[in-house]
Amino acid sequence: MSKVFRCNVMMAGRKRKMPALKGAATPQPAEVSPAKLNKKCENPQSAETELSHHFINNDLQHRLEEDFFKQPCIRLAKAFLGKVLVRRCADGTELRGRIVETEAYLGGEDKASHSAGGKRTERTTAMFMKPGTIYVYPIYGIYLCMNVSSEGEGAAVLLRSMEPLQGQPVMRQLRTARRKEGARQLKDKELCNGPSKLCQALNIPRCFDRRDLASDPDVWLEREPDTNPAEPDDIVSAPRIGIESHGEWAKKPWRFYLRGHHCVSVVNKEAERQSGNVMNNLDPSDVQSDTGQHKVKRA
DNA sequence: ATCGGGATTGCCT
DNA sequence: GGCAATCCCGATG
Repeated sequence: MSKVFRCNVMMAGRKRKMPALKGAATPQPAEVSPAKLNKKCENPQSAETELSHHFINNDLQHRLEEDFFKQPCIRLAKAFLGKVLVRRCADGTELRGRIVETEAYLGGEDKASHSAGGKRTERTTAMFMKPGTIYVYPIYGIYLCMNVSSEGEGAAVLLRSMEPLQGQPVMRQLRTARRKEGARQLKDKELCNGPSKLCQALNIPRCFDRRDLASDPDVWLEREPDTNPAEPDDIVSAPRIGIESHGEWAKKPWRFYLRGHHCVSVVNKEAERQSGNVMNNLDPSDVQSDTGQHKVKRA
């Protein structure tokens, strides 16, 4: 991890102004009921939608918009690293986390992708929608995973882990709700270090499926001010997790995480030894869209 | 109508 | 590190 990045990590969470709006100022995490938050989908047409738009337009100037998501899947998966995912709950509470781990699912040839072979079903529809569209799907009957569609037919990026930046007490409540009573308190780094944990901690419900991360009032992505994008040496590429049954495609090193970050869900030491090997990261769409010169870099 | 599998997690040994 | 929990979705008949 570069010095620049570490520095920014240290400054995380400072000077976050809460909106001076009715019901939104000084949220009281202890009073938030996870059950209530989870109960139902928030209505984008509600009055508070306008309030949050007001907030976004006047206080936040770092929201990432349409163009950010419009890049090839692997590039986007890496570009997500270091960006901040924000969730504005119904009561105005804002939860923030820095994304530290992602996976790319290309669709088409990528057999491990839900959209492999262009398979378009009710479930995978979001993967084929415009870049920036959120794809939320249930897994193992009990959990959810959140993806964001990228450029490329059926391609999407799975968000796997985050470093909690703001609203940790609420996140802890949301995460603790389903755990055994009397279990030890979760450490901060355990709040979002896994794709389904991330959804729980940020209160991402299934009905966020097909929403637009570039324009939704309740969830969005931010670039931290004065922060440089993660450099190649800061990014570890490793095989994706949980797809062993897909043979060949399970070996593609399309999981990306910030080297040395304590919130990464699974560290892969072997992959880290092959640090910064650009050959591992080639995206078919990247190859297609450039001259091929960088293919021999660091051979 | 039924069936099999799954981009995970938490608790247990 | 093993493994149960738990149910939606899509494929099949």
